[in-house]
Amino acid sequence: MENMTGTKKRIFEVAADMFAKDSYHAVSMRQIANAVNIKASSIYNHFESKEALLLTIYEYFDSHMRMLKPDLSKLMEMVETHHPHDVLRATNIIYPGEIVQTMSRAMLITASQASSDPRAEAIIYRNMIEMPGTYDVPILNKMMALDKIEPLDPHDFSLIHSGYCYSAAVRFYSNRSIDNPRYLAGLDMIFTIVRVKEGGARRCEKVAKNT
Amino acid sequence: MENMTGTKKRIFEVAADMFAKDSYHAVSMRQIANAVNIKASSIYNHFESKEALLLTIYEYFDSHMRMLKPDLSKLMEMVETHHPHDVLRATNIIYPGEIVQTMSRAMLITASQASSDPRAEAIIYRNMIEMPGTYDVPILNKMMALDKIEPLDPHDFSLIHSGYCYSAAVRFYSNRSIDNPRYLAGLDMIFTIVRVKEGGARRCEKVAKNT
DNA sequence: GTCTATATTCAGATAGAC
DNA sequence: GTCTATCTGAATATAGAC
Repeated sequence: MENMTGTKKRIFEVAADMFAKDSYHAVSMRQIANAVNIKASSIYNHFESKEALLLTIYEYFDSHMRMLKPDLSKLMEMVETHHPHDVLRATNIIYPGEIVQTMSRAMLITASQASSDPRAEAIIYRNMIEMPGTYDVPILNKMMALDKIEPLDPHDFSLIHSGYCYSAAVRFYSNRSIDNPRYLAGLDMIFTIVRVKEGGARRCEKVAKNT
Repeated sequence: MENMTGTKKRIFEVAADMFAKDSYHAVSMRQIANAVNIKASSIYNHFESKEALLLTIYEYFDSHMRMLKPDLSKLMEMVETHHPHDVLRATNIIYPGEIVQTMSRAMLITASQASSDPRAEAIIYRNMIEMPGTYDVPILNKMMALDKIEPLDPHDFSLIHSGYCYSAAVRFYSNRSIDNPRYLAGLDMIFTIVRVKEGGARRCEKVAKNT
């Protein structure tokens, strides 16, 4: 993904902001241009079309998700040495501060296009539904194989886990958003579905606290 | 809510279908009219404006949610006599077969307008976030007071519960939707967060299975 | 790279015949 | 209650001066 600068970047950021607040179709090139303090026709020096702008936003979200996703092999190693709930916590993707706002907007825009645009649908499915499963399922399976946790259906768990993250990301982007401590508390409560066996020297119910 | 019939109902149903597949702004009155096999100007005999059509869809979702929501006082009584997980299951709102499609569409349309239209935002907040809490919180508090379950934060639980229902409703309305058995299995897995104490004496770990 | 001017298309909506 | 015809404004996008 190219690194944008100057006017092009400003157009991109403003468009992402406005598309997230309204919808893609509700925001015109003129409105974007006004917010950037240029004329609408000048946008076409930076983006071929309105749709090209939208695709750039999809791509921004998708490429950053690829970069930020954790290393599965490391998580699989963690299963052997760390507390099960800590391994699950480590699957959480955290957006760096500089990009957290733009990423949230790009995610919301892509999600809101998912029902009408197959390209957006594919990106949302891959990053928000399929990807959590590619971590939760093998990790939980390994934990069960090592007899570290009580048996459970890893796919059902992944559905809950991804649904929680998805809804937290989507709902109330602008108003009444869930604050981070509460979000993390909810995640931890979800992890209590995974019941840790008191194997070897372990004691159940005593979960390391690092909130 | 008035009962629509004839052409008005057909316009309403077609518009809900098209607004759900694309977005409100992406669908024109002409496109709706074509699908109904009338001319665009004829729609205005039934709905004052495009926005009036949208508001009717909001109202459809909101009014049916009011009608379908369970009776809290009965659920509170159930707490004394029924298994805690069964009480939680009874908070689930089920759309009757005749309206399930239109309700899903109306919910999705309202949700997708929530970030740009305060009227939609209020309806989504009330029905999808606040309402689950108005059941989960007092029910769980009463269960704890009666020493039926292990202590937990009812607000965090409600956040997980509502987030799961919300994401299941919103994501993949058209493609790759979650099938009902899997949805219910996920709900039951969420309820395992609520740890049931056994009778007067207590044994942790043994939860009644009635799936 | 930004501007003015403009082409083209299509949106929501209305008037009035039937 | 549906139609034809039309209004008005706004959308995306392009051409060409500077």
